[in-house]
Amino acid sequence: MPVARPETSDARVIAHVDMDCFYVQVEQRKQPELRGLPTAVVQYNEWQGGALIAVSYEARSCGVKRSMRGEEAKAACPEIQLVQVPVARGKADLNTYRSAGSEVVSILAQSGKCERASIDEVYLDLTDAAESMLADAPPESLESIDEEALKSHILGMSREDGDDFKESVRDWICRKDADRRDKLLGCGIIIVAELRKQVLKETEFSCSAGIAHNKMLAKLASGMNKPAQQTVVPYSAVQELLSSLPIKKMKQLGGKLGTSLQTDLGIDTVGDLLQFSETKLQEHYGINTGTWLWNIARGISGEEVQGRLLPKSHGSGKTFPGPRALRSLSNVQHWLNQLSEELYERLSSDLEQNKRIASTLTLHASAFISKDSDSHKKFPSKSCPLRYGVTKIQEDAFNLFQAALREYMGPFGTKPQGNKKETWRITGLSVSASKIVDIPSGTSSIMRYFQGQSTIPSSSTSGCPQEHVAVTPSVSESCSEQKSVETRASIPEEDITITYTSPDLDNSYRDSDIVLEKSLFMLSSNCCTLEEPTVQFPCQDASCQSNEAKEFPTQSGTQTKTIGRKINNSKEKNRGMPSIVDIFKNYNASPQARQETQEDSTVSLTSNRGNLSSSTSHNSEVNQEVEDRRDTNWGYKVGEIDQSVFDELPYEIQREFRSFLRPNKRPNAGKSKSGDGSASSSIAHYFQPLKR
DNA sequence: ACGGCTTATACG
DNA sequence: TCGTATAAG
Repeated sequence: MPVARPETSDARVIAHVDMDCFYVQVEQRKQPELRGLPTAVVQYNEWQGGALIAVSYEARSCGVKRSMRGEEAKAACPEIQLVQVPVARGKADLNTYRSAGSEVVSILAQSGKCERASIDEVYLDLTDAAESMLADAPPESLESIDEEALKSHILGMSREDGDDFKESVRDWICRKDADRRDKLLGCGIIIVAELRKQVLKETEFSCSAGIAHNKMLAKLASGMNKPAQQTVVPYSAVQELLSSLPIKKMKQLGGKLGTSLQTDLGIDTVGDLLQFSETKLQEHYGINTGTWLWNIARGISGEEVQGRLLPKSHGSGKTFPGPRALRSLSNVQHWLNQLSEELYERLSSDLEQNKRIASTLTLHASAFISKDSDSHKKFPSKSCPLRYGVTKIQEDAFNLFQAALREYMGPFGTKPQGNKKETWRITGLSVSASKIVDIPSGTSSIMRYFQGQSTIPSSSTSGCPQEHVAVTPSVSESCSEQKSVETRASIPEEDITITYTSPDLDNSYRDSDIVLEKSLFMLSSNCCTLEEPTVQFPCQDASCQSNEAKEFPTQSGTQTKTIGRKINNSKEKNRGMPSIVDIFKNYNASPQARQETQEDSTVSLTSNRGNLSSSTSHNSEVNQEVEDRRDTNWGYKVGEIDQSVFDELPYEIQREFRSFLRPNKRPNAGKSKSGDGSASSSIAHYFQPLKR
């Protein structure tokens, strides 16, 4: 549900940039002969020509619509060119579009705070840039105004044809006696026109944009004149724009809330909404949504541009409609393996390119129960700490699935071939990774090394992180994981790992030291083909132990131990052991927050990872001789940390941590700013608060 | 039984 | 915190 935010500054300059039929443009850039032709991007060509997910404007004028099937599109527009979405691992692969989107973001991020709103949309806060421009080189001082800027649509301005309107636009932009807000928007027009030209030049993609005083209005405007045009909403035009606007056109009101407004309150346009008092709206929709509604009716929206260039989560999913629904555990496992592979590949790139690690793995599925009964019950989602490594993710995802399945089935058994006719069917699966945190900059030597050669020029004024674009390829050193005793035989032993070798800091243009070792990438696909499930996988979740102990015997020796005081518990589900990423987060937090956390939850880090994942518990003897400084800075007692928490980290990071915890093998601790090639030399940087 | 597939956000 | 619901493109 939407929520109201106080308006921070009434004269912000906000732009929303929206790529025109983006996937089509990506394909047309790849195949220039398609340019100018009616084109659509389609996925899964087998059933009725596949479903359209992007349609060029030429095709739209033939009456082709998104949400047509390929065959309908052919009927409507016989000469339409249908391009298929790439497929990998048996599912649609959107990576080419994602990286094309990143190209755009890295250009748009140069002029101000930038928020990646989706794969093909960004918001920009251009307030600072516009203010500087107004101070240093206001439009009226310019000898000529950009042609692209002159093509802008300015709401509220009459737009007679001819070249007259460009004169009107020029006058509007340069008007000396204009409101300050209008002047700022005038600067915004010029800046955005420039940015759009730059995007076109550097990526060959066209886009449209809206320029206004807040995100809501900018978004509204960007869609008003497409493709390849920009639209401005001066303050004075807001009321007229909104008064007749159908309520469902507003962002957030396209769904049930909008419908409720219409049917329950008789509101059809944003103008109608003005009649309702704030308290009235709050009575119907709650305090937050009520206030939000009251505000947007007046064009007020304080939502800030987030300054985030990268996604906050990664997911990989697939649906199995109707007859294709999955009906065996082994088939589910097969698909989870495919999805997990893709997810891991993307996590690896994220680590390489952006130095981020994800800490939570979540499984979603949708299901029904054959032969009716409760057919439409929701399949529960489950999550667990994310451990890096393909097979780890595959294994954890499958365990999560089984735990969820047991919960879903409840009274029915989970046995697919029980006597009952009531058995499950899986119609959708997805795995996702979230809670992604930056590895603090300047921490590990390897990261520092990369920063030396791959950061992009930063012209950013605000504290918004820049995206690291390209990273050089690398030298390999293979590494196979030591598997836990409990690991089942049917799981391949090898993982894709990121391996580490000592970087040579002197040669900044040398090949780097990280490589994705895809040694037995393919192996995992035949590990679980169409066969019967040979083994019922054990599950370590507490909840498993209740019902199906026979079918899913509990692992022995993996009981949860928590010896710390004050765990915020109630549930014996146990969170005794903080994830290693919690420790990162602690260091990303303010010193104060860190302090509190420390007091609140001093816990012992014992073996066992908590929930569903399977890992060995090695109660290694830990080093008690660590320096005070490390103890106090960390917020956790170093001596009590079980080494197995590091299992969830990428290997090169584990290695740094381990050497940090073994001072004897750390000849040159701490201060050595210039890398000496030793992995441990820079680990102390982990423990310095992140500067904003 | 579906348009697929992703991502984000708010709520309890 | 986790899991669910809603929304968007």
